[in-house]
Amino acid sequence: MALKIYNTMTRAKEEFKPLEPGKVKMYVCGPTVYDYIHIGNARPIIFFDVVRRYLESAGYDVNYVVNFTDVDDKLIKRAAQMGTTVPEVAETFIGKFYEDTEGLGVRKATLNPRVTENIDEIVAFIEGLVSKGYAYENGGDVYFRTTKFAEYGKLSHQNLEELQFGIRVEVDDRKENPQDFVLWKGAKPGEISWASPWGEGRPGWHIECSAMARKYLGETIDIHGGGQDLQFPHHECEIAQSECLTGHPMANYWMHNGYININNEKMSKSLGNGVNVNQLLKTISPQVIRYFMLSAHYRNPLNFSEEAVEQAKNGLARIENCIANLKHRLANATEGEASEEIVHAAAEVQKQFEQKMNDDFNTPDAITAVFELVNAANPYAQQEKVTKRSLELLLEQFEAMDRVLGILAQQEEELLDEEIERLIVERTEARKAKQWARADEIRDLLTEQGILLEDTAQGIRWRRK
RNA sequence: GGCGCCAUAGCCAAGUGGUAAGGCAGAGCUCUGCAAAAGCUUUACCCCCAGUUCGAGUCUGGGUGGCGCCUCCA
Repeated sequence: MALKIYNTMTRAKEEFKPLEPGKVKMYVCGPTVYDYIHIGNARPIIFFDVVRRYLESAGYDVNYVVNFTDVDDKLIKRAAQMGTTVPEVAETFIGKFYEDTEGLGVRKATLNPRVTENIDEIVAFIEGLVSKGYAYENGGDVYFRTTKFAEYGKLSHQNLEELQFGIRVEVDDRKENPQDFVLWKGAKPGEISWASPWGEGRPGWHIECSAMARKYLGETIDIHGGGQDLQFPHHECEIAQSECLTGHPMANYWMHNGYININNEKMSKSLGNGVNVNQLLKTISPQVIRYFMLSAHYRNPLNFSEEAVEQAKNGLARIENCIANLKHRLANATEGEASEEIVHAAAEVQKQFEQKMNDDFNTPDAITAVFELVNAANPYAQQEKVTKRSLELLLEQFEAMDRVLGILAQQEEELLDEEIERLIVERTEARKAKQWARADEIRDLLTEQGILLEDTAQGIRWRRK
């Protein structure tokens, strides 16, 4: 079954057809590295990580580029605040970005290019636009001449005449038209800057993505993604720049994820309700965060709250218990073939999983497929006789889905220290002797240490709480 | 003013026009020495009003209530 992707450009689900068979070129707008990433940043990071993983599991060779904006107003401001330089601020928060995203189980992109490493390409890009008449210099700034690009607004379906300019941001009078946007900003005294044909300065925001997407992926790419707020103006401007320069469509599929709210409110600095990933990871496991993120469709809004985290935690626990149970039963499983019902169930679940992921990456339904496997596995694991092969098949199926979702912790074979081991043995003895008080005492003792004991028909099982 | 999005059980969340998935929480039961885990059972007039249709959560129109973007916020 074919993969369908909702394309913001056409506002419809379209069958995915890569430019080159078997290969995907994907560009997602990365963070401006002036602070720790917050939970809102984490949504596209996690979601597009899943997109990338799914495409790879479907056999595609994915070239996945995520940029770092390592010079802009916010970095300049932050450097001044911290009494340091822009490159140092960038270096610090790029480090934090890697730390946090790794903590979230996000695989590194194929490439993370930085603006400051691509100034030559950016300058050349702007020069190309100037020479074609799509851009003009004024007072050390260079602007894109929006009126020259008739298709401006095609992504966000905005009409140039209808847009209200200057509502949020004051219009610079160096612009020919208020809708023009800056490609190159002349440096103010003391600001970090690079030489250019228009004097010392630095790139505008939009141009970097156009230049880097082109340099690293080509004039047309398969998928371009980001948060829905980037739709306008950022991606609109990227399209204008790139398509005016190259004459080719910038991307074939435009994907935008929805916002995260905090307790049903927009996350904003003025409300002071931002949630740092770095902080969050101290109390919540990466798997719970990923499960939470993927529990709603990526284009829908998602509300972050304590209750939501609690529900994610409990839901995930059901899956984890199931897997632990399967592993526990391996010890006394019999040889022989996998049972027919299990083979069938696993195949059905895999089919369901693919169907849902193929439907514009419907991760909530993909998670449902995981639960369907749980619902097949649990009763099986409690049968008197189980075959090793069946259990392995179930575990393999969980792993296959998790290679895409990344919601299950890598459970390493963990050894208990001798003291705990001894207590478990002692409790078993006590139970044999029907000394329930002593047995319960020991169980409570272990619980205090985070070891949960479960007596099953197939022996004692323990797990960490 | 323009362009859009959303509304499904206590909560979260899917849903190609054909009697409403899944998860969490709650209740009852089974298993268990007691628990835990697991299993079984149980919970929906799909925001409102019209319309199209044999049939509407799904399509159309109109409301109501949330929300986003409109030049550097994912």
